[in-house]
This record gives sequence, C-alpha cells and structure tokens, in this order.
Amino acid sequence: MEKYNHKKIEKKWQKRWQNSNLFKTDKKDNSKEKFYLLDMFPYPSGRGLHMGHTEQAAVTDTLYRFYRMNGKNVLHPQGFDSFGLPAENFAIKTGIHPSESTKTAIKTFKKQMDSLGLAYDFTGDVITSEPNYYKWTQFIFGKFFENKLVYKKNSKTNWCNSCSTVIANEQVKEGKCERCGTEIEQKYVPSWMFKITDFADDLINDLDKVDWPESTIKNQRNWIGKSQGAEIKFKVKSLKLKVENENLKFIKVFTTRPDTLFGSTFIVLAPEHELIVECQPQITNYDEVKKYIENAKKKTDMQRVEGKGKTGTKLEGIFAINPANNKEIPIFISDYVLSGYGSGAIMAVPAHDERDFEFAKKYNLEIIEVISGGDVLQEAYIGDGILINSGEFNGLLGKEAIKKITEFVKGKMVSNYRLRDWSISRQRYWGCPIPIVYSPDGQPKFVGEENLPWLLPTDVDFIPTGEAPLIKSKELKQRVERIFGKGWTPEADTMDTFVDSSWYFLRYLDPENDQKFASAEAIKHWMPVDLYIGGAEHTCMHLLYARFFVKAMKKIGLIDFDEPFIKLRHQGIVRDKVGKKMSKSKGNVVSPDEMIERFGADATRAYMLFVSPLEDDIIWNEENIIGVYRFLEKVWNLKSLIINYESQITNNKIEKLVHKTIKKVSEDIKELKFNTAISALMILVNEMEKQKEVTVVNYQLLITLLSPFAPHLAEELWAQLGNEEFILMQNWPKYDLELTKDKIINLVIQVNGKLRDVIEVAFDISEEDVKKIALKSEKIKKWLIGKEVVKIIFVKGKLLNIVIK
RNA sequence: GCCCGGGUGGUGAAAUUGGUAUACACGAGAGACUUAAAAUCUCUUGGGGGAAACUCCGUGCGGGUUCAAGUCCCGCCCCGGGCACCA
Repeated sequence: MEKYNHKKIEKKWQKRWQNSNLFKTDKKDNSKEKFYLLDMFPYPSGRGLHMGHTEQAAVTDTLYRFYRMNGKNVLHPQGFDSFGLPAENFAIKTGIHPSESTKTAIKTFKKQMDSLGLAYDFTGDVITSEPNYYKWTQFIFGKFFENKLVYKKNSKTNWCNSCSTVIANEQVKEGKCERCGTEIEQKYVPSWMFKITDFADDLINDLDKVDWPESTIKNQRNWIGKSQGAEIKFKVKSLKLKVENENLKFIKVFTTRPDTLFGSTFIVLAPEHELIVECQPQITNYDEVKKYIENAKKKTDMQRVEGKGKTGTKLEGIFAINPANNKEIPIFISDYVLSGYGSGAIMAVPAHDERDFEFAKKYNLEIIEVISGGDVLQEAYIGDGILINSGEFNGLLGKEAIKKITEFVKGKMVSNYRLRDWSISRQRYWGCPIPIVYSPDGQPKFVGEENLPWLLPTDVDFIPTGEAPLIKSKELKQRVERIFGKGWTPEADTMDTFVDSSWYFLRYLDPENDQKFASAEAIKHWMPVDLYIGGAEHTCMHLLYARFFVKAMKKIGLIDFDEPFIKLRHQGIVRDKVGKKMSKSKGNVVSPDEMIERFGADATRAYMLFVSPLEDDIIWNEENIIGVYRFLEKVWNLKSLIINYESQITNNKIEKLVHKTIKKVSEDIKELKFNTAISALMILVNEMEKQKEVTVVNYQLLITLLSPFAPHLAEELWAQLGNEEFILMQNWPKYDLELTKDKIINLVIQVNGKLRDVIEVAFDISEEDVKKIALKSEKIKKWLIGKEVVKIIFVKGKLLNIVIK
C-alpha cells in the first residue's frame, strides 16, 4: 500500500478546490440560515504569514467547513489591512514604493493561505489601501464631518519621535509607543478627532448585548472608565479686592466623594487650567507660577508620574471658598491634576485621598477628618463611613451623605470618562488621505463625494521630517487649486490605519458595489457578525473603534444595528518551546512554510488545534507535532483494514463508539473545543486499529468527522472510496442518541467517599440491586467489619457511597 | 495599588460543571522485528510501602462546607495580562 504523502495530496486538492470555486459564497442565497464567520484581517507584512495567522486561520477554516456541512450559508471572507508604517519604512530603506511592496506581500499571503488549504472567499479583493476601498473610508469620514462627529483640535497629543507621528491614547502602552516602544512625548499638534466620547455610555451599556470573553469586556469597561460623581462650584476671590460679592470666577471641580466636602482644605488646578491666565492680574507670584507651568509642559506624562513626590505652586493673591462651610482655602497648581479629565481641577480632601494627603503633608496644609475611620494624621482613610466635622450632616452615611451635601451646595450629579476622543491624524504617507481641503481663510471643507476617491498622491518623498509628507506633493496642491480655486490648500495628514479596519466587515458583504459601501439588503441580511476570531491584543483598540464606528454610522442613518460582533473569541499566542514570544530579533520564529513542507498543512493545522484550548497560548514544540502526524498516518493506513462484510464484533463495539464520537466532535466544535474533538477522533482510530477491521460506512463517517481538521487527507480518502462530490459538500453526520448510551456501565462503590470497588452493571440498575451486590462484595465487606452503616448515598448510573461510623 | 485570567504527572493538557483525578498526545524506560539503524508494534510510566493482593498520600498553601471537593466558600502565596496620580 502507498504511504501517506502529504506533499502529493495537498497540492492536488488545493488546485481542484480553487478551480471549482468551491469557497465562494452565494451571498444572495436566502434559502439557508446565514453564518458570518470573520477573521481579524491581517496586515500584509513583507515577512509573510506567521504562526499566529496560521492558528487563527486553522480555527476559522475548521468552523467554516463544519458549519457549511451543517447546512448553513457561511460567509468566510478574507482581505488585507494594507495601509501602515512597515511598508512605508521599507520604502524609505529600499526605495520600493509601498503600493508595490504591499502588492507583492499580498500575493505571498494569498499563496501561503492557499498552501494551508484555507477556504477563504477573496471576492472583490477587500484591500484597505486600494482606492476602491478607501473611497468608502473617506465617504464615511465625510458623513462624520457633516454630522459633526469629527473635529479638528490643536491640543496636546501623544507624539512618537521614532514614528514621527501623533498617535492615539489607545496606542500608548505604559507611556511608550505601542508599535516601536519609543517613549511618548506630549506635543501640540493640530489633529482630527473622532468624537468617540459621545458614545461612551452606549459603548459601556451595549457590552451587555455581546458574548465576549469576560476579560475583554472588563478591559473595555476599564478603558472607557466611567465614574459617577458631582460637579461642584467653588467661588474664587482676590485678596486685593477682598470685599463682599467681589467674585472673580468659579472653579468647577469633579468629585466622586462629595460627602467629604467639609474636609476639602485646598483646591488644585492642572497647570493648563484656564483660570490661571484669566486671573493673572490678581496672582501676585505669577512669575513663579509661569515657571512651574513651563516646567510641567516639558515633562512627559511618564515623567510626571515617575518624578519623586508631588510638586506644586500656590497661587498667591487669590483663594477659593469651600461652599459647604464658607471657609477660605488656598489654590495650588500641580501636575498631579490632569487637564484632560473632569474639569482639570480638584477639591483636595487630604484626610481621605492618598494623593491629596501626600501633597498636604509636603506643603503643610490643613487635614480635617470628616469620615470616622483611620488615623488621618498618619495616612489618608479612603473608605466609606459616618460623617463627622460636617455640620448638620454629621452622622450621615455613604450615598445619603453624597446626595444631601451635593444638593446643599447646589452641585450637579455628572459622569466622567477616562476615554478621550480618538485622534486619527497621522503625519505619515502610507495611509488613507483625509478628504479635507482648506479655504484661503483656513476653513476646512470636505472634498465632496463627487471627488472620491481622494487619491493618495504618488509624487512624494517619504523620509519622515515630522511634517506630513503629502505637504510636498505638487500634484495634490495643484489638484486642490484646480477643483476648489486658488488659495485652497489640502489637508496633508493621513488617517490612523485603525480607521480602515473599523468598517471592513461591512465591505465584505458587498465588495463589488461601486454605488455604496455596501447595500442595505446585504447589511440587513448578514450583520451582525456571528463569530469573530482574533487576538486579544485588540481589546482596547480595534474592537472599541469598530464598535464606535457602528454606533456613529447608526446615529447618522447609514446602518441599522448597534453591535458589530455578537460573539468574539481570542486565540492564544504561539510561543517558542521555552515559552517566549516569537520575534525576528530573538531569532526564534518558526515559519508555517517550513512546517507545511515537513509535516503538511493538515498536520500543522490539526496540531495547533490539538495542542491546547483555543484561548490558551501554543508552545511550539516540534516533538509534539509528530503525534498528530502519526494520527493522520494511522487514518490513512486504516484503509487496508476496510471490510465489505458485516461483522458482529465490529458492529457492536465500533458502531457505538462512532456514534459517541459524532456526538462528541459535533458538540466540541460548536463550543470551540477543538483539542478534545481531535482527541475523541484519536480514540476512535485507536479502537478501529485494535479491532483490525472497519466497515466502509464507519470509515466514511470517520473521515467526514476528520475533514474540518485535515481537509486534504479527508478529501483524498473520500475520493479513493469512489465518491465524486467534494467531501465539503456532504452533510455532517448525525448520531443515533440510543447508540451513544451505554447499556452496561461501570458503577463505583465507595466507602466513606473512597473508591473501594467498581462493578459492571446495567445502566438503569436500582439502588436496591446495587446495595445487594455491594454488600456481598469482598472488597466492600472488609471495610464494614465492626462498623455501623450510617447512611447510603446512591447516584443513579454513577455510584453508591456507604457511610460508616 | 486596582481590575481580569490562571496554578493538575517529566511536558502540552483532560475531567460529563460537586460524583472513578491525570483521557488524548509528547517524552522517557523495557521488549519485539532488524546484520545494524531508522520507522513500526507491544508493555510500563504521579509519589511512597509491599513478592503480590492491596494500601497510604496526591490537583500552589492553610482552613471550611458536604456522604463526596481539581470543581463551592473564607484567608494567603506564586505566575500571566490589562489599567495606573482618572479625583
């Protein structure tokens, strides 16, 4: 018999599948139930497909085949998230234009995906850097612009010196650039902002509607960071003009603890607070204050936090009035108060806030205990408790105190969020051009749908200078003047690539439509995504942004649903055998190509699914893939054991096991428990081998069950049995429930909860009968000598537990 | 510091959700085939005691609930991830 040779069969079936257009979905077929199965699409890196892609693909491909065989109309598209920095950096190094290197990389990716036998539908080529795609990114931007969901702001932004561009808050990890690890600086750069904060509440509340991993939901909630509290106004007075009713201003503060208001002994403003400039004439030490502000501006956020202890400067000449007790309290500025959160000002309560306590200790400020608890002269007491030193409110507790004091000082209950608006301007070349032009007097205007796609110019040098490369494009400049008139200028920034990936799942539904980003019918039929598979590293970025896009698009009437991804699961990370992340610099990268060459696509895919549960990391240990390869080999070799007559032994034992396996594999795939599904198949194969014979029917059932995991091998064996249709077009096997139940079972006999005997009995044996057998058993009897039986617990079909004293 | 996960053989991991702990696989050891090796096949493989039958211990640690705990409750320890001066 011929040996299992993956090289021979895999190429052959890949070609046949391609030639018959097997993986193309008829999106208009309403006769079957739809299933939208989505992969997070890849960035087509020049290095080609890595193991992470391979694992994700193995997961969705298995599911695609399973659901299709189960009669669903499965949409399983794939595209490329092809704008981005690596291609541009590569261009700077080599002179090869990003559009060229991107095209080459996409070709490589597709070839590698084919060599894994992946059933992707590439219809319409959804490639974000192609004008027929980014035209619609710009269209949506235009709609957002018209509906005031995007605005331009000159504010402090996160600047990465190495990437020479602004990046969004979500793209800063521990004060460093998420992409290159460079420390982020604060820089004032005019930037287009998406109003994601308008949707903060919906982004939190609608998390109740999705079936996502708990940690991902928690991360999103945490990122949005909603906190409820009160906004309270403090009057500001000047020492020079210390006369009645001579209020300079108000300071608004946000606090989650208005119940501690009587303990507020000073006010702290962020260095950027507007009051400082407004009260300049009244502030007597303005020079000193100015120095502090300038110093603070120079620090990065990291440095502000890391710096030893808190710093600050008192604003001499002015003071605030605590509205609870009308006490005059000093005003400080300090960079421990953030300008971007709340109103950029706090009421400091040193007795009950660690930061305020530290500040008060350093500057010798009054500490008044207003919640009874710890020793507030030693450290701040943070918890809830009974109010003291709070006038008529003494004795109140928690919520009631919060409510009453807020009412008393005419405060307002408000919510604040950690989430900031999404800055999307990038001072780089290889991104979607922002479709905005400026009038001669500097007013921004959307270029208009008739001018889309607003093409990315090609006459540009990419060397980063900190200035957007598009500024240097003559073509763009001329284009703008030609269309809009003399003196009009283009926007030179491009968009964050996360914008491109915030709506691609809609384009897949109708990728060849040149009238709309997708037809209303297609969206209605296919959305939302039934199952989304991708890495957990996107919990605060891509997923948040895509959800925002859907909510914003719904608000302006472009679509009519509010959550894009109903069910989401993450695959783990593929690590090397000592558990390190694979990376080029560590030199521990394993290439899928090499694995396909050595073990085949089937073994590579099945191994990734077998070796650990979906969401756990994969330790890539080559010693282990052998086991899966041997298993596939065994399935191949079983051919020689096929018999054409009815065999009593085989029927009884194997048939029952086959039906049990159908049940187990079907249920496990649905629950994404691929590792145990494959082990169930291994058990079946081991048993068939042991019996030394297998009927054609059972063998066919085995390879059908195997086909989602090892499609090439299954297809080859299926054809060798004389079948003409692809195995993918077969119905998924059904099991006979009766056959999955054992008539004879092993029943456990325990004494005081310890296993003492196992008896073979009918599955439905009565308690009385079990007791009789158990009490006769020598193994049991010896434990009962001289003991009193207190009670007997019987669990039908499982065990009998005799409790003795 | 706060919020999530997670600690089970030499290794990757199972365990019907409270009911036989370690399925499946790798590795290791022994044997068979072979002139030999590779491949393949068979057996053994949590620890201790015992010729054996058998028995005691065992799911990070310490308590608890229960006839019964890897699984539930309380208190710790360690590892991974996210957030972090957010008032």
